Parts: sequence; C-alpha cells; structure tokens
Amino acid sequence: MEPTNIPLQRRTLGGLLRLAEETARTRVYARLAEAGFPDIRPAHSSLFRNIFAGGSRVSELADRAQMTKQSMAYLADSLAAAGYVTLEPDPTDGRAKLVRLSEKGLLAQEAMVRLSAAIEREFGELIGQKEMADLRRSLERLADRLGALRQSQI
Amino acid sequence: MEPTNIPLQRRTLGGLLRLAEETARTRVYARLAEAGFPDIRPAHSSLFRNIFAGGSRVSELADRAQMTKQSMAYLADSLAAAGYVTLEPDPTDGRAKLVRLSEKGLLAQEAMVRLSAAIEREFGELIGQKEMADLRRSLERLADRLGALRQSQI
DNA sequence: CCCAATTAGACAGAACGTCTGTCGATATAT
DNA sequence: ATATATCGACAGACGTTCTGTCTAATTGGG
Repeated sequence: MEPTNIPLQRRTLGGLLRLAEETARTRVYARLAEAGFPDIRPAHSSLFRNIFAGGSRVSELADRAQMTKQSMAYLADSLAAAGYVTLEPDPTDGRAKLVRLSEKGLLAQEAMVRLSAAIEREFGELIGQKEMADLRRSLERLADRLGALRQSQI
Repeated sequence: MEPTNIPLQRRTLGGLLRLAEETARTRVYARLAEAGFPDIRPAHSSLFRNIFAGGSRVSELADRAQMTKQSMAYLADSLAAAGYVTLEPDPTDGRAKLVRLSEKGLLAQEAMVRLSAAIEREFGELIGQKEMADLRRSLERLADRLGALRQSQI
C-alpha cells in the first residue's frame, strides 16, 4: 500500500488560515464563557469590533462589519437582551437607534481583547514569539492592502 | 473631535485571520462558479479536503473534518445530487456507504487547488512573494503543532 | 456460537446567522 | 413642497451545523 493517504499534498492557504482562525475563535469564546460572559457568541464580535465609545447606529455598524442592517439589528437585539448593550433613540435623528456598550459590555470587550492577546502568545509558544510577530505583521500588511483595494473599487 | 475613531487600537489576531480567510474564500468560490462549478459552496470543502482517491466513508470524512456524521452526510448528499460524488454501499461493510469523487468532482477538486494557489500568488503580489512564503510556512508550522496538541489530548 | 457492545448511517427537530423583500417613518435636497 | 434617500422593523427563507433517537450491521468475549 502506497503512503498516498494524504488527500491533498499541499495544504491550501484557506485551510491553513481557517485552522488557525477556528482554533483562536474556539479558545477565545470558551474562556469568555468561563470568565462570566457565556452568552457572547462569535457572531457578536462584528458588533464589539466596530462599536464606538459614544455609541453607534445599527446601519453604521452594519456598514463597517460589511453585513446587512437586518443581521446587525439581530445581533444588537440579542446583546441588548443579555445586557451587553443598550438601545436608545438617537436624539439627532428620529429614524435612528443608538447602540451603546453597557458597563458589562465594556468589560466583555476588554476581556475579548485580553483573551485574544493571550492566545496570540500561546501560538507564539508553539512557533516562536519572533515568528508569531512576523506572522502578525504580514497579516496586518495584507489586511491593509486588501482594505485599500476594497476602498478603490467602490 | 479627537481622532479616536478606531474602535480597537490593535487588531485582534482572530480578526486578521478572519479577514484573510474570508477574502480567500470569497475569491475561490466566485471563480469556481465562473469556472463551471456554481453549486459548490464553502461548506463542501470539508468533504473535498478529506476524501481519498479510492473513496471514503461518511464517518471517516466526518472524523477528519471534525464534524458530526449527520453534517457530513448532508454535504455528501448535496454533492451527490449535483453530480460531484457518487454514493455506493461499501462491499466490505454492509452498514457503510462509500463516497467517491466523480469525474466532475475530480475536476472541481483540481480547480479548487489551482484557484487557491492563484489567490495565494495574488496575496503575494500585495505583500511580497517572499513574505507570503514565510507567512505560509508559519501557518503550516502552527497547524502542525496545533494538530500534535490535539492528538495528544485524545 | 451467541450475546453484548460498538459502529455506520438515517431521520426528525432545532438553533444560529445570514440573506431578500417589503414596509412605514423620518431626513434631506432640489 | 415634493421627490428621493436613509433608518430600522417585520416576515420569510436558506444553509450549516447541532442533539437525540432509531435501525441495521459488525465485532469481540465468554
């Protein structure tokens, strides 16, 4: 029997990215639950990642997260039900709704950033902190260039 | 007004990985559709990634893809309906079902690998081919170490 | 050889996150 | 002042995953 058991010789870039991302995501949300934030799910990160300190509108958040207003409204509602954000009418625009992080929401956001950094350090222990720093820098550069592309195409 | 408009100063590792992965995924599946395989969706990659040339069982595929047998069976059924795989009873085990790539399925798998390589090259044009090669090597090392961890924990 | 335990998959039901399409209310610009 | 655009709400759908339960088939220990 030949040792041709590996389905794909060269792993795809997408597969490699996905494995790293999924591992990081799983760890972050598991520890977030242990830390007292069990009702925050991965999808909520599009809100936490994009909200401003003074509050943001749903459509503003949807724009930045590159998703529909409906989807973002669904996330905002579920986070409001769990007490992470408050929803108030925007005084400057009668149509709009302001999403604002509550005290608990701020703590959760801080915990997410802290846990993400911890997992980055753990990855660094596996491949070396210097190599991990290089990896981050490359991903940042890639993200910047891809973002620039997206801007210019609009 | 302060320029404190960026919600998070330091982008999280997960966010960076997700952006790269999502961009690669979107491009691969858009071009796959243009190349004549419009009914292949991202979820199907867990099957294409893990299937052996001689065919594989559903539970074998589910194991390797780290998902439930039900989920993999659903993917296999939908790919069978679109003609990418055939489902035959396994002659060596009356309970089992063999999933095998059809001619069309093989072509699709090749196209996916080819497109993935093309997008990797495009990313390399953005950040430099050498830096891209380093990035891949780091991700491969990380994947290997994470895989080793997972093995030892079972 | 038989019975118990395991394994392969099927089926039903649910949850989650996303989408489209339509709608009323409010702002904005000509 | 009216036409157009925007904000969010509502209803409905789809894709992907999960749990839980079930039958059929296989395997191993006594």
